[in-house]
Amino acid sequence: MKFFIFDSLSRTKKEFVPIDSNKVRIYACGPTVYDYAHIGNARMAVVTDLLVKTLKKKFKNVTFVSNITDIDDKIIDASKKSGVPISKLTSKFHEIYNKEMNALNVSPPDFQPKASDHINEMIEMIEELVNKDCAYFSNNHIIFRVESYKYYGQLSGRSLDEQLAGSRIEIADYKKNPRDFILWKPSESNEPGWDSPWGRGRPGWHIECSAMSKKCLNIPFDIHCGGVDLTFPHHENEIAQSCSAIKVDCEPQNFCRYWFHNGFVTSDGEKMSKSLGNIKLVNEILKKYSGEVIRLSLLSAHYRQPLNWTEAILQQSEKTLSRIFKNLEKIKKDEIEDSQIKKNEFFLEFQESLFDDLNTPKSLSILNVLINKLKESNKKQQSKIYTAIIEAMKLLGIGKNKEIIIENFDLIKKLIDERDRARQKKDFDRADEIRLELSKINVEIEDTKEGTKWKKLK
RNA sequence: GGUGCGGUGGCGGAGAGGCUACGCACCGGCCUGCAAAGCCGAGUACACCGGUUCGAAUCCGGUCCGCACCUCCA
Repeated sequence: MKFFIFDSLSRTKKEFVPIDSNKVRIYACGPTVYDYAHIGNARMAVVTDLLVKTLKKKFKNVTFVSNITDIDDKIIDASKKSGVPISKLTSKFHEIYNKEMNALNVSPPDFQPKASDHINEMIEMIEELVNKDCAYFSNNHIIFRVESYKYYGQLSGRSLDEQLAGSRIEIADYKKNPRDFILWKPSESNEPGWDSPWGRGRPGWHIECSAMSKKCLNIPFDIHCGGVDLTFPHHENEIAQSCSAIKVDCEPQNFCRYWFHNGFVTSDGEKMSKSLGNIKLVNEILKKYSGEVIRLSLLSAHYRQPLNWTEAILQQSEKTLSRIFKNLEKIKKDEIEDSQIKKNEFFLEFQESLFDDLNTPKSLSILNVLINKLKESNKKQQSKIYTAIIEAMKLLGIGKNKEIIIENFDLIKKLIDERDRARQKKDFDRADEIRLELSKINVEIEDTKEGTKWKKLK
């Protein structure tokens, strides 16, 4: 089965063929750790995670690297504002990010390099760029000379002239071209800094990804991921510096073969921004909904489409997931026959939809059809369908895999027993009273032939 | 101003020249002390105007509208 992926550089969907047939190498621009993760960060992490998991179905050996940016002016600002030292701040939010992504069933990357551990690699690359006359020293900064790179603008589809027209950028007077970007900048004594051939300073924004991807994956590697907003300037600059460090006017393919960008998340129809106060934080949403529900919501639209985040989308996902689980619970697991997943036509159809540029809406549709088929087939078919569903849920990362810790367990049991006795005596007033009591502690009950079932709502 | 992506039934959202996408909601029925859930069934669609075609939501041209990027951003 062929694997197709949309490449932003060529703007076409193409078959994915790894450089090294035995090994797939992927890099994703990770978060800058200075605050809680928002739902946009989560979309990128979930989509990339799904890409990696799906690739693993076809390729045995997949190496996934996603960095942590722990040097950045936003971090310095946050530290100054809060009074928390930088290293404490970054390690705190680094840890929180990993925990929150884990709650969304995002597997940790194979490597999660930190920018602060790769200063030497960055300095080396900058020196290379200076030697090749692709960068210059001005006003104590090292600046990349955009005009030195022939393919600059290819990823974002903008010529240098176009980038200037109507631009709102403030032009620093020490830059030869307004589009030139900073590779290294001087640090004040109260700012973090490292010794370099150009004095004590720190790296500019883009160089860390170039240095770490090269170090961890070697170049060229296969797929580079990130949010669409990073295409310009971040990824454009990455290509320019990584390729120029190889040789002047080196083609973009020598850095990375496929550019994979996920669409933006809007919040109630508007861009998330601090001024509008509509930034949706993952930890806030997790208080109300499970990780699986959030993940399903994030996968309900195709990854390249914009996704409007609303309460309704979460409620819909919660109901959909609940129906799926209820249908699965009806199946007696000991009657399920083992079948090979590689020959399971139901799973293969599902898989094909993901192999087609991660068409998750289609794959979810197939999953739903399988759920509907689950009850009406003969045992052998049923086993196959059941296995396919379980495997599909696992791949999508929406299977139930965490025990919810139940508080008031004994109280709940006691109330349900009492209600059962009341119902037997046809004392329905008391029975309904108890149901109300239980709902107050977020316990939902359901009377079935096998007795009263209950579940704790988040 | 430049660049890119979209406009599909009440909502979310695939698809893509002829074939029910799917989910959620709603409506009818079964079941139930009630409720919930579940099951069965029905309905509603491709922004607008032209064109190509035997046939267009799908192709072509134009119009309108929305969103994003061009500044930190996932």
